Amino acid sequence: MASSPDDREFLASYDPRAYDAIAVTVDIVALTIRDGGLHVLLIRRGQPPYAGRWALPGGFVRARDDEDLYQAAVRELAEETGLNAKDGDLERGHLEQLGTYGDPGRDPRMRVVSVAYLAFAPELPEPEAGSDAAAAEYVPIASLGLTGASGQPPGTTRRLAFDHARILSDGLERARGKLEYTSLATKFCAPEFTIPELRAVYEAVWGEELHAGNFHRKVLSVPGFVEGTGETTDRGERRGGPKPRLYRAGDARLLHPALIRPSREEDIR
Amino acid sequence: MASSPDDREFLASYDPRAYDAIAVTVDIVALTIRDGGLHVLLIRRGQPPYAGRWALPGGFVRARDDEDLYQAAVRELAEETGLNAKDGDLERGHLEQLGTYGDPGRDPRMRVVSVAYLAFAPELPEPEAGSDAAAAEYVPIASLGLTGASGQPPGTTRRLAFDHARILSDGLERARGKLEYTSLATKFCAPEFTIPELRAVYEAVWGEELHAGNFHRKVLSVPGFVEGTGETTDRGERRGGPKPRLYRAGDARLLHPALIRPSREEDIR
DNA sequence: TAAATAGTGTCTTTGAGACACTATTTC
DNA sequence: GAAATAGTGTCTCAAAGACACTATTTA
Repeated sequence: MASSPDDREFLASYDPRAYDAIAVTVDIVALTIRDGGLHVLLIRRGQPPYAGRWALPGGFVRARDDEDLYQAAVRELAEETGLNAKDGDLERGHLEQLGTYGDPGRDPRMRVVSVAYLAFAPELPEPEAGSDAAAAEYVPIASLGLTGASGQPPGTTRRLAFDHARILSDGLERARGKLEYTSLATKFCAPEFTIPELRAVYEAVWGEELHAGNFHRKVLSVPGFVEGTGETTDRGERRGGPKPRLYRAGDARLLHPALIRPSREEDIR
Repeated sequence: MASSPDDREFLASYDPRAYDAIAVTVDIVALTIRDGGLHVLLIRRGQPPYAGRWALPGGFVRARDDEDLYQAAVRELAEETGLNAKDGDLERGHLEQLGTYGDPGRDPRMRVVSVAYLAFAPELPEPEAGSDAAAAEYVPIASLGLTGASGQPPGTTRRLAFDHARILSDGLERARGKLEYTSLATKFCAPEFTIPELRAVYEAVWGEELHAGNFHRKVLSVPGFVEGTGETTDRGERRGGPKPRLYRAGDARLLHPALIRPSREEDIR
């Protein structure tokens, strides 16, 4: 039989809650840069299933509270990171929907459909463990031995719970692509940053070294990407060279022309 | 209080089905080209709410049948279009997840989270009305007066049910972008097609005229986009000029270099 | 014959990347 | 002083777009 929207007419007499009950959760892939490397916020599970494993932070969408999916994600993120939300929107950082994962069996206990969100956050204080006692940590992406990621001795791999490795992989790929044609890299930075710091973001997310000179000129050539403050700084672990200039994020959301990754394996189909 | 994944531990004693019941549906934005214009598959609602309005085809995800979200979308699409699925995958056309819409109040009757899918389909026979008697039609995008779409006399606008105008808008924007850097335009075509036919796809989706000569050379310059058959054809409503050559889709999934839309309003922030 | 179209040639401009170079800072 | 880095200059090559042109077809 067809299951068109007209099935919705059944609702008066037929309540899908009773027969097709599905729980809806929100999971967050929260990325940040620490010590020059890309990290993801994970919590360690204390209870089965997957006890002892790392998992993405997340939780149920509360239908009773009339919160929409984005608000649920903001709430989860704020609880775990201290990233503040004002009027339901993030003050710093970036949060966007990543995708929805609903394979039967992805949670062994019941049917769960999870809406994943992707967050970019500037360096933040160590995450709060929250009201529950679960350990939350920023974990280096490199230590997770994901497919396609640069090496990690096999065996040392920490496997994530549920299908969270897949979700994280999708989030990383999304992040890598977004840096190409949007100005979101600045969301990983402090309000004022230097071009070398911005380059470090690209290098961390893309996992590739970039040519400093060409990167510098290119960033300045994109209209609205960054705007100079006129100041210089000597902060950071500098190892020689002149004081770099400080910039703020400009008003461009899309980069034109875009910054293309040097190596795109996909090019070769 | 926090709602971390550890809330899941509550499941043994606390069943969210009872308190946070959310229905999960799949809605499809199925695009195709007819008469040189972009069309979307819509059904006309016979019952309130939104009786008489057009809506995207879709339906509940059947948790009992252990179908995943993609399979649910394939099933809905096949029921409405006759687009065949084999081993749970489409034989022709393209289907990908678009996004998930879960605002409270988007369906006046109950809390519904809808996972939207985006489909590209070659020209197909008139849609079956399915086992339910709802009218299903390919409707010209231009007749829907969406924001950002090229003009339509106001008042003639046909408003879609629920938040489907928003979903359709997002789908169109996704489609326009995907044509830039993927070879998915060929999914709108017959197995063998001409370069002018392919150009017509781009023009219909982007809503812009393209320079025939430059487009032609550019398509042939992208490795793996199309491969020649050696044949020519005189089918189609031709108004002069030599018989165009026939091509098949190549094995490239990503286009390099990409075909960039001439006018991107977003460039100007 | 006139008009429309398929397909190609060519020129200009823009941008990406390689490389070189100067100036400034740390060790 | 040596080494590292910020920032700029310059050269080459690829590619996008404008324009022109030929050849082939329909009306």
